Amino acid sequence: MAEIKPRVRFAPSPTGMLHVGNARTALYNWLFAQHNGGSAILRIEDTDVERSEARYEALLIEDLHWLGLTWEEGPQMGGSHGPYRQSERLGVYAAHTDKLLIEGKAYRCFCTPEQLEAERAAAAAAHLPQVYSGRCRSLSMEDSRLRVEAGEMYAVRLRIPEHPIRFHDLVRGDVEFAADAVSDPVLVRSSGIPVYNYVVAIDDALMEITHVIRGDDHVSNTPKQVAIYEAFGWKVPEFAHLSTILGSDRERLSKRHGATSIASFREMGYLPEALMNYLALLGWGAEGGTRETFTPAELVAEFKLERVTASPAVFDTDKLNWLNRHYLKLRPIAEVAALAWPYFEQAGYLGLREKVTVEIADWFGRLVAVLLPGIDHLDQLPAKAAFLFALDSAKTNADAENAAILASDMGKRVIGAFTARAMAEPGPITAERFKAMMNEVKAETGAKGKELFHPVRILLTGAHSGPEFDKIVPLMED
RNA sequence: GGCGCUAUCGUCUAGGGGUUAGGACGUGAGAUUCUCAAUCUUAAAACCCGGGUUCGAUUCCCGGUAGCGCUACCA
Repeated sequence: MAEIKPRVRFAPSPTGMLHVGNARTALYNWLFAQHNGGSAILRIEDTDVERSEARYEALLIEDLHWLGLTWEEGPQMGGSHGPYRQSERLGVYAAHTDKLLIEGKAYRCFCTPEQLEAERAAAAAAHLPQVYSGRCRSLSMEDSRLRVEAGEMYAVRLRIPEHPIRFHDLVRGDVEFAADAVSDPVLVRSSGIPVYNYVVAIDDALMEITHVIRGDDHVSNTPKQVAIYEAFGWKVPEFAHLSTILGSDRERLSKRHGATSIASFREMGYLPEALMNYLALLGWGAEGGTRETFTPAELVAEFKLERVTASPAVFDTDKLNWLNRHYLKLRPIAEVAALAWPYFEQAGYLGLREKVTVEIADWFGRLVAVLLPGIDHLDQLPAKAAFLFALDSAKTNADAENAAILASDMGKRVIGAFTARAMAEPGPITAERFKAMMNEVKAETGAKGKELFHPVRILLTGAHSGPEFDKIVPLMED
């Protein structure tokens, strides 16, 4: 028998920007599908009308594309199991609810929110699990019909089996929930809108999802979903629950922790392959455990769900930075320069890239190459190049260390000797000429090492540290 | 409160009944460079606690503790 090709789905809610947690879930889904020759589908979970916004859908898709993730079926390209927006599937859900009601697998619940709240409070006080009492469970079909006709509001609940519910989790093993820990869940609100746990199970089944890979905040929901599968007689899929990504304070990662959206990393000038590599490493380790850098193709080849860690991981920007530097070095400098240009444009240092001569483009490439080792991400580049575009002598002198070097006897002598030579011969200062000048200054003043270079460096760049002089000077001349 | 999940250097992880517990980021030191960065070398740094099983447990089992998640007619 031929192996069934796995089908996975990535199902974001369009309620905000794609953040690292969701992106990592999407990545693991994608890697799993790619590794196993299966397919990935994108489904938009927009049943929460209050919070969902259409614009976020486009943004989410843009970020996913930027990261390099692809899928076979989804809202824009369609597919054989559509539609792929839950808001367009309401009719499907209603039909399924009718079926459950007729078969007696679900029932109408007329309990009021006040009643339910009181029961929860009582259960908490008695140190008991907070579950639904099942008051409406045994209402006869006839009673139920009469009350509906009388205009009473009702929700639809699923009749949960009396036995414990267990399911298999690819990253956690077997998970079991005792029967009395899970009570009849609401499927459809009194407003007529179905709840998330219900539609997700219907969609996953109808879309023939074989592996549900998602965040571990859904572990507790899973027994309810399994019960829904069973009520319909559907095959329960494999589950894989991914641990939460935490901030450095071990709290769930959020805006408080700084940049968390994929878009913000893109804007800061991180490379997609660096982010993909980092996210992959956050909760997964390759066999052997000695490799850290993986191209997307290598990740696909190595990725196995069984090797995903069950424990939560703390997001570490330092390691992301290290990976980004790694991939920045790997990219051809012309590519990096092209990516870097907009940051200089924004800083007002350079004009539109389209209008630029070959010479300037070449010069810019060399500039980026010189500055690259000193940065973590591209948006830090203009500040490093500020000495070329906007040398601010007041700011330079304001720095106590700079001022001290400039004010020292030797500093003054070095600068005097240097400027005298620069003025004496107005022609361009090439790397060779600069070297010669420095040698003469050295001979005249007797300064050497830091003593010699620091004053000149401050004079020319406004800072006593920076990239190597022989690389900088030609750039300044050009 | 209930239920569930998790627990190896500061962080991400490898490993697994007997190991000098491995790698990476970060940190310290050294080399190199005019400086910083990069680079190279190097050092420090971990099996949550208590029981059990066993000749032997960091590894297996149980309990505790801690962290996280869920506990909604949110997703």
